[in-house]
Amino acid sequence: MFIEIDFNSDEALYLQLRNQIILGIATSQFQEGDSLPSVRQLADTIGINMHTVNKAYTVLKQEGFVKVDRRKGAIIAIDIDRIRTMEELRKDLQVILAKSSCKNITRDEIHALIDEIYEDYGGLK
Amino acid sequence: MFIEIDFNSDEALYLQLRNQIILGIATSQFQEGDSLPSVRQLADTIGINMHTVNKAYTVLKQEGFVKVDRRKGAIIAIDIDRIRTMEELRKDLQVILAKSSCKNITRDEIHALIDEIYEDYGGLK
DNA sequence: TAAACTGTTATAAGATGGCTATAACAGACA
DNA sequence: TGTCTGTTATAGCCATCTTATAACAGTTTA
Repeated sequence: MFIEIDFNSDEALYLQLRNQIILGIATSQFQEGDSLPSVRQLADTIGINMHTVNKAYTVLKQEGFVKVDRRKGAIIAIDIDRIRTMEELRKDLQVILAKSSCKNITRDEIHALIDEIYEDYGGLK
Repeated sequence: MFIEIDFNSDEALYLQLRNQIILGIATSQFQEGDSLPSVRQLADTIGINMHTVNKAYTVLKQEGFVKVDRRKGAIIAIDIDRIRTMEELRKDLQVILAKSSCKNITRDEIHALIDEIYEDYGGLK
């Protein structure tokens, strides 16, 4: 499992961790039913506090990416809430597209970039 | 000028303000050379502190959306730093696409949603 | 010239969030 | 029993967000 944390980034540690795990799930590095490392173990590996990892797991649970089992720890379990996902997606994209449009990035370039990302991460479903 | 601030949102006020102004630029509500309201005036209109508006303007300046003139206040002036913009765009999209992919949103649906947003905001260049 | 407006800067204070540290608890398992 | 889970509580430190008050220098207008 490859987790890379940038301690110089202004993005919160627990959010970096969350994003990397989501990327891991999307690229099938983690699959439905797989366990994530225990909070203590992962914290030790990365070199951060246990509670920071715990916070990332809690967020992933709230967002429907994992379920937590007292026996097996955090387990990948996707909860597909399609409506909520689409609403969030729409809001996120609005800001991004507005920013891009201001900077003269065209609609076609956006489409192309998306295809590029899908090809880079061949694992994306 | 329509600025809507959600005081219950967990997004910082100055970021909400920044996003709405960027959306305004993208939809040609503001055009190159137009002035934004003065920090004091806009703060008064919205009902927030002057410094919060000032912070939004400062961020917009750093990100290359406005320039500040002591005489005319904040003026829309897009600085097109194509490389930097594309790098940021790529990072933002990676996270969004990974999240969507986990939730079974397909590549085609992403493309369709983008076109939808472009049509909703007819003004997008 | 004087008044009213710009952005800018400084300082302070309160609230919230991020991160760490230490500690303890209940349940699962060998 | 000892060791591993997640969970909870408390505390402290630091950075960020927001507000408040105040002042300064330059610009515009009456």
